[in-house]
Amino acid sequence: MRIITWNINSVRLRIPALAKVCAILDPDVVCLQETKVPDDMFPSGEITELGFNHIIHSGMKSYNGVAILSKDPVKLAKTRKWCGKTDCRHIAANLSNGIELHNFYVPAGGDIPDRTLNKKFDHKLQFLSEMQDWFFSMPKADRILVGDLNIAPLEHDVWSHKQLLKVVSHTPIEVDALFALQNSNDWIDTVRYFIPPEKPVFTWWSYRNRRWPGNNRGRRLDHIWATKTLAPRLKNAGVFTQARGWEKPSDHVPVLLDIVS
DNA sequence: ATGGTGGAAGGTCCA
Repeated sequence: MRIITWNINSVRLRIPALAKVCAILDPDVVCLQETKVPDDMFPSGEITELGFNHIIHSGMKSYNGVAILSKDPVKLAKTRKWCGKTDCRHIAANLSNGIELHNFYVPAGGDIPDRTLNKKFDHKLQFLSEMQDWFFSMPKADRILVGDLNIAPLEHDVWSHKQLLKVVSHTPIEVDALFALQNSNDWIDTVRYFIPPEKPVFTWWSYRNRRWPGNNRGRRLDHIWATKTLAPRLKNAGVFTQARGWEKPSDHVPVLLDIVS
């Protein structure tokens, strides 16, 4: 089974790119973030035409929004209210092979990496803390957690560790929060399970760098984690970098995991 | 130090 996660930055604008991604990667399950569409306007028809007969989504006007597209049946799994808001940053499904799949869009956190000065940064840290507590309180199960976590934890998850230490997405306080979440529920960072930590891996390049790849100033913000119980079934993980160079690209590219279903 | 671009909107807000 192949699972991909992609911050698509408007699902309605990106249908042609989604079709191309699916034609090349042939995923069984697609997790999207930043769909930017209310539920009653979700383009289900066009996505069913791509072979996904089972679609669940949680969206709102203009911002955020998550979706899971699947070729096999899925059942909506439990979510919760995060940080007292209803801002469409999480959706979960039970897959037909018994895996519980969680798709997250973690708050970006604004520009100032200080939770007393910046409400958005506080929201991000609070969200991560709630994720940690929530998963810690659950009984053990075979789980996969994907999404735009908006944190690049390792030195070679950013183009310059030194220059990004004070930039939101790579500050020690966020990285510590992400590692705490990772360790509390025995998650494996599947991309780094297959790609050694000294090799740079990026999934996002700002639109403000005029040409891609240019100087390759990227960050690895998008992740696929699996519980350690799934380790024997992990086959391959990677990043579909080329999508950043297409016409009308998202600023993020798909990340994929192959797992024995 | 600043601003650079893109998306949803049809104001600006958000990334």
